[in-house]
This record gives sequence, C-alpha cells and structure tokens, in this order.
Amino acid sequence: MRFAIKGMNVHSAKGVVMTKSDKREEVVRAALELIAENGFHGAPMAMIAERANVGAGTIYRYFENKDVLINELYQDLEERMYPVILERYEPDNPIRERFLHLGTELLRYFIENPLDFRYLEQFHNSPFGVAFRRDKMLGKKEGCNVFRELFEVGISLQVLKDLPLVILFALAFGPLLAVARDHILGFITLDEDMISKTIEACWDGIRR
Amino acid sequence: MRFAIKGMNVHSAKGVVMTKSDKREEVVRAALELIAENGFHGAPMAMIAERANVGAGTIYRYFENKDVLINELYQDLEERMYPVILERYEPDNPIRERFLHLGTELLRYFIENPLDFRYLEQFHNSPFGVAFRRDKMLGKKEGCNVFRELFEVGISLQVLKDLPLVILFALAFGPLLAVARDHILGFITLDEDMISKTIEACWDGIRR
Amino acid sequence: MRFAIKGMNVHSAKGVVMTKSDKREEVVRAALELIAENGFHGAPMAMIAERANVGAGTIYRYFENKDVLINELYQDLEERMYPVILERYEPDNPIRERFLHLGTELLRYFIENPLDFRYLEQFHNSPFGVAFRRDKMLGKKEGCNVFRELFEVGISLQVLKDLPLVILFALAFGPLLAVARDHILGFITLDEDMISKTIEACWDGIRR
Amino acid sequence: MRFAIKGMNVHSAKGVVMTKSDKREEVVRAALELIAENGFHGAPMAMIAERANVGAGTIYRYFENKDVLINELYQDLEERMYPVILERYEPDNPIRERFLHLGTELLRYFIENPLDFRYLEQFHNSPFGVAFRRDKMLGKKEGCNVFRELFEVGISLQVLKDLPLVILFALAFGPLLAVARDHILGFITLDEDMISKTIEACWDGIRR
DNA sequence: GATGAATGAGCGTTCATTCAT
DNA sequence: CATGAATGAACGCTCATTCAT
Repeated sequence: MRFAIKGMNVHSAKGVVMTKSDKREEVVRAALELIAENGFHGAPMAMIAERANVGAGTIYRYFENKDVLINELYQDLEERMYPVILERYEPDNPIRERFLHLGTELLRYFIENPLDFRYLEQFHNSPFGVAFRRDKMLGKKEGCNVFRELFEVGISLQVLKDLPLVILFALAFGPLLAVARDHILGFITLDEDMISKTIEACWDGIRR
Repeated sequence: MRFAIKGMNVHSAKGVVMTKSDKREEVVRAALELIAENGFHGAPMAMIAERANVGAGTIYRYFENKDVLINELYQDLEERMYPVILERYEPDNPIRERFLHLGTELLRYFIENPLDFRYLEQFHNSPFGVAFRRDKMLGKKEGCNVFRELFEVGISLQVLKDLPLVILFALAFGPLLAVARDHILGFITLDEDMISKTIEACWDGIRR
Repeated sequence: MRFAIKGMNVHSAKGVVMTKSDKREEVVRAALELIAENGFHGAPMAMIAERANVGAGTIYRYFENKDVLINELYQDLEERMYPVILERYEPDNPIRERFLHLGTELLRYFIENPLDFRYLEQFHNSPFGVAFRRDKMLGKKEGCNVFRELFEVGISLQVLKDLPLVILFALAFGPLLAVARDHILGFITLDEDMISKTIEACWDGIRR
Repeated sequence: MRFAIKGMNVHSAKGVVMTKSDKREEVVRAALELIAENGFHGAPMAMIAERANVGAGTIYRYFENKDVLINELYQDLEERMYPVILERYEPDNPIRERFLHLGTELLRYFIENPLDFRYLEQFHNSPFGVAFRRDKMLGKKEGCNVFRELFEVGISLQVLKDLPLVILFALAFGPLLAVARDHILGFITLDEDMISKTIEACWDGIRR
C-alpha cells in the first residue's frame, strides 16, 4: 500500500520508518486503553487494530492470539511498574520504612496510571489472572519478589505478624487495591495525606 | 394448582411437593454455578439452560434478559447472605466484638459458599457492580447498612481511625475478600484459627 | 380457574357466559387489531391471546395454526364488508350509477374501517394474498361477483372499455385502494366531495 | 489493487477483471431475489448469504444491518430504474404524450424486471416504505420529481383534473402497479397493445 | 374445554482468526 | 511483512406450537 495516510508504518517522503517493535508497541498501547476502559470483550481485535493504526492481521504477527496478547500485555505492565516502585527503595532501611515506601509508591503508581491499574484488575479478576497466579504459586513463574522477601524477613525479625505470606499479602494489598479502585472510579479523591494514612493503616494490619 | 403465589409450596394431585417456579430456581442455580466458575461470558444462556435442564426460551419467562438475570441473581445472593451474617449479631456489644463477629461470619460465609463468593466477585468486578455501587453511594439503593453504622459509631467514639468510610471499608474488607479468594482458589486453607487471626488483623488496620 | 378477573370467559356470579364463538370472536378481533397495526410479524400469537383475554393455547382450538387464522380472518372481513357495500345497491340502475355506488361505498367502508383496510392490504401484499387470489382466478374459490358481473355487462353493452376484466379491475380499484391508503396514513384527508370526484375519475378510466 | 474506488473495475495480476465489491453486488442480487420472492421475513440473512455464496458475516461489511440493506437496495433499484424510464423522455412534448411515454416505460420496466417490481412492492407495503414516503412528502428526501412536475403543469394548463397531487398519483399509478403485479403473477399476459391501452385508460382517469 | 408454562428451531448480529494479495 | 476482506461458529433472544394440568 502506497501513500497511506493513517499511521506512519511506511517509508514516508521524509524517510520516517516505523520499526517492527513500533507496531507491537502500538498494539499493546491500544489494547491497554481499550481493555482498561471496556473490559476484555469490549475490546475486539479489529478495534484494537484500528486504534493501533495497524491491520487486523498484523496483530497476529506479534501475538499468537488474543489470549497471548492479554498475557503478554500483563507482563509488560508488571515490567513497567516494578522499576518505578523500586526507584529509591532502600533495602537496608527498617522493615516499616521499606513497607511504607513500597506501599506508597504502588498506590501512587496506580493513581497516576489508572489505565494500568484497571487493566491489572481486569486481568486478575478473570480466568487469565487465576491461571497466572496459580502458575506463580506453583513456582512456574518468577515475579517481583521484593515484597515476599520483605515479609519473610519481617516475620523472622518478629516485626510482622506470624501469618502465612498469602495472608500478609492480603492484609497489605487488599486495602491498597480497594482504595486505588475507589479513587479511580471517583468514589473518593486521595491526596498525599490520605495515601500516607492508608498505607500506615495497612502497616497496622500486618505489624505485630 | 390454585391461588399459588410465587414461592409457595404446592401439592400436586400425585402428592409430589413442588415449589412454584421450580424452573426459576434451577435457572438461578445453573447461572450461579456457571458464572461463578467461568464468568459472565463463560456462561452463555444456552449453557445455563442446558445445565438447568430447561429450554433456552424458558429462562426468558423468568428474566427479561441476561442483564436482568445477572442483577436478580446478585440480589438473591445478598438476601440470602445478610440474614446468615446477622444471626447472633449483638448490637449492644462493643465495637470490637461486633466487628470481629461480622467479619468472621462474612469470611465463613464465603468459605462455606464459594459459588456465592465467586459470583459476587464477578459481579463487583464488572460494569454491573460499578453501576450498582455508584447507585448505592448516591443513596439510590438501600443496602445492608450495619457495617456503615458500626464504622460511623466507631469513629465518633474514637475507637476507629478517623478516616473516610470508603477507606475503612477498604481496610476491613479488602483483606477479607482477598483471603476468601485465596482460600477458594486453593492457595491457602483457612481453619478457624486462621480466620480469627485474619479478622483480628483487619481490626488492627481500622482501630485507633 | 375461579374468580378470574380478566375477561368474562367464565360463569360469573351474574350468570354471564362467554360462549365458544365468543372466544373465537375475541381472537379474531384481537388479531385484526394487532395485525392491522403491526403487520403479521408484529402480532405474535401470545400477544393476540393476551389482547383477546384468552389463553395462548385456546387460539389453537379455533384455528389450526397462525396461517389458518390469518386466512379465516380475511374471509371474515370479506363477509362483513360485502353486505355493507351492497346495501341499497340497485341492480337495475345504469352501469355508471351502479359503479359509482359500489366504488363510493367501498371507499367509504375503508375510510370508516381503517383496521379492516390495513388488514386487507397486509393480506394482499403477502404470500397469503397471492395464493388466495390464485385460487380465486383458477375458480377454486367463490368471491363477491357483483363487480365481475357489472363489468361483464358493461363491456357487452359497450359502456365500458373492451379490456380484460383483470385490467378493468386494476383501473377501478387500483386508485381506490391507493387513495384509501393515503387517507389512512394521513397523507390526505378525503371528504365526501373528494371521494365522489375520485370515484368519478375511476369511472373515466374504465368507461368508453 | 490500487486506488480502486467503489464501483471501478480493477484488473488483477492474473488478468481477471473484477469489480470492486463483487461480494456486495452478490449480496444485493441475492437479497433482491429472495425478498422479491419471499418477502422480508422470508429472506433471513443466512439465506441471503448462502444465495450470495458469501459468509454470513460478510454482509455486515457492506451493510450495517438488515434494515440498512433493505433501504440501500431500494435506493439502488430507484437509481437503476429512473434513467431507463427517462431515456428518450421529451420534456417539450405535450402533457399527454409525456404521460403516455412515462407510463409505458414504467410498466415495461416492471414487466421486464419483475424482481425489481416485486421488491419495490414489498418495500412500499412495509414500515420501511411508509416511513420513506412520509419523509418524501415532508420534503426530507428528494425523489424523481418528473411526475410531480408533469402533473403540476398539467393541472395549471387545465389539461388534467384539478385534484390533489396525491389523488392524481393514485389514479395514474394505482392501475399501473396493479396490472404489473397481475402480469408478474401470471394472472394476465400483457403485450405491447395491452400495455398501451392500459396507459391510455390511466390517462382517461386523470385528464379533464 | 381452557390454560399458559415450556420448548427449541431459527433469527439478526458479532468477532477471533485466516489468507490471498 | 502487512493488510483487511472474508469467514462461520456462537451469541442473546423470539415466538409458533404443544401438552400436562
């Protein structure tokens, strides 16, 4: 196709070239937007392709099928999220400071990246998420282990309650995800003070 | 069959006891199972009909369309759940005891009724649930207000943290729902002791 | 069923009885209304039954199936219509006067009975009507032959154009049906003067 | 295939000449046939697709839904019909000659294109047609105004009866459509002589 | 006889996926 | 490689007809 107008996926007169991974990126971005806004079935492949300025068939060059796209998108998000959260993380700080830091950064990240958050929620609350988590629990997948390590150390130092990790995770992240959702849905507006108080309360839940 | 009113038992000539709307009940049961297990789009009407041993058109005698079925099923579940939780609830007990009672009962209910729990989760994490909750926040719908009242009293008595209700709810129920899910998915097995410790930890999150 | 409120199809306290043909009548009336207003597929059997205050299955006591109902309703209408038109018809009047009388009465009938007219139109413009007319042309059915006789006499007396009957019918009734439709749809409002002029013009079309 | 615009012919590499939207054409043809023969509900989308040798979903590439297909098909037919009728039309001829020309051409067109005729009848005798005509009467749509102008001039020259346009249309086209239908249904066989006599008779109906 | 709950084939429509160009 | 027209299985839903009561 020559003289295509939509998109930049051609050798234009100016010599701008959209590389292979540019297209993948566009697909991922479009899928994120549409799925976050409308859910998995509110985001047909054709619509994703259109939003990405890409042919419908092109998506299948980068992702074997829609399920794969959904899973890879999830992993893209995780990979994008962890570095942000871990920036300025001080592994040598006390447990409490480290938890407050991580929780605050995570909550901030969700608030500042609502599309990411809503996608993650869609994913977790779906067969994809259950399967994904099951794989993780069974050790088939590696995730971000900074929380796990923090909690394990916290338990052994008797700073945290002596509960199974799964429950500590629930106590720490359950509220965090809930308030992030409520903020994004507009049921509450979180400012820095409220974020801080929320994370402190989460800490109260897990600390001895 | 004379003067039968929806829900009344009816004795047929053969002596078989049949509830009016045997079929409705079957549909509700089948829909609950399939949606809890597979989500809303994993539960086509035809499949619900098959599981209910009912013709596809029969569902539409009892529910105007799939959305209505989903919403009425949700309300059925709520109506079934609240009395169980509120049984033996003592409104004159101290805040702490009342919270522990309610939290424990709720968690137990979810564990004993995993289909109900997973359905409620599917519902809440969907446009249905968001709309439903928005209506509730705007006062358009009445719900079970026992938690709201408990928290409001707790705040005014300075027993609970002085945080917006929405955040207290998140701190109390976020972990609760998370552990219920983990239990139901088999990531952990909650015994009475663990239930009790979890609810205590939730209390730590909200209390002053 | 006892103490039924809807309809009078029971032995009421006052001893009013709805006879068998009463029900048939109600079904016919309901079907006429609904089909005239909404067309054949805008009139489901269940809706006809409801409008007739009759059980859905009851219709099948009087009519083998929907097609039969439609055809019998058509014949009911014809039988109801002809006597009205033929009232005060003078078989000994001149051709012209007789035609003007019949045409005027027919047009008036349609205007005064728009439901009948719309039903007849629905019927004629459908496979039912085509089959019905084919049977009539092949002599399988008897219809109202007053027009046929009038036209045959008119031709033989050289008062009417020497054209096939089918064409004379078209010239006489084509415009008549068209203006009736336009009146009923509100595209024009016919008063007595306009009716008279229209029928005169039809006469001009067929007379020598 | 480069720069093809809807309707342009395109030569493929193999030298086969293909019209853009071969499939659209096939769908239109199949829909015309089936609807003309069986009416709108006798022509399910799946049957149209099958007759067009096309997947069921393909129809929806070209037509948003069945209603749109029906309406566009109608407009296709009108656009196809008017040029044929207006060929050799002499706007400077006397009213009578012009009417006879148009009427004859129209009747001939219907006889030679029975599918078109039956489709137009189905359309006009349906909610589509009523809505369409209402729009036209209210000036929302432009149609072929040659008849309207002819009649208006004819009235002002006192060549035609001084009747509302709607009635003149009925007098002129009512018989025409009726004989076309009778011919197509096989109730009569129109030759050139009969066509001519019929149109003359229509003229008698409208002329002073 | 009369009922109306139950049925299931059939409808219009969507969308993940393929493949000729 | 990239495309997007084409596909057809599957969806939610309707309704003529049946039959146990």
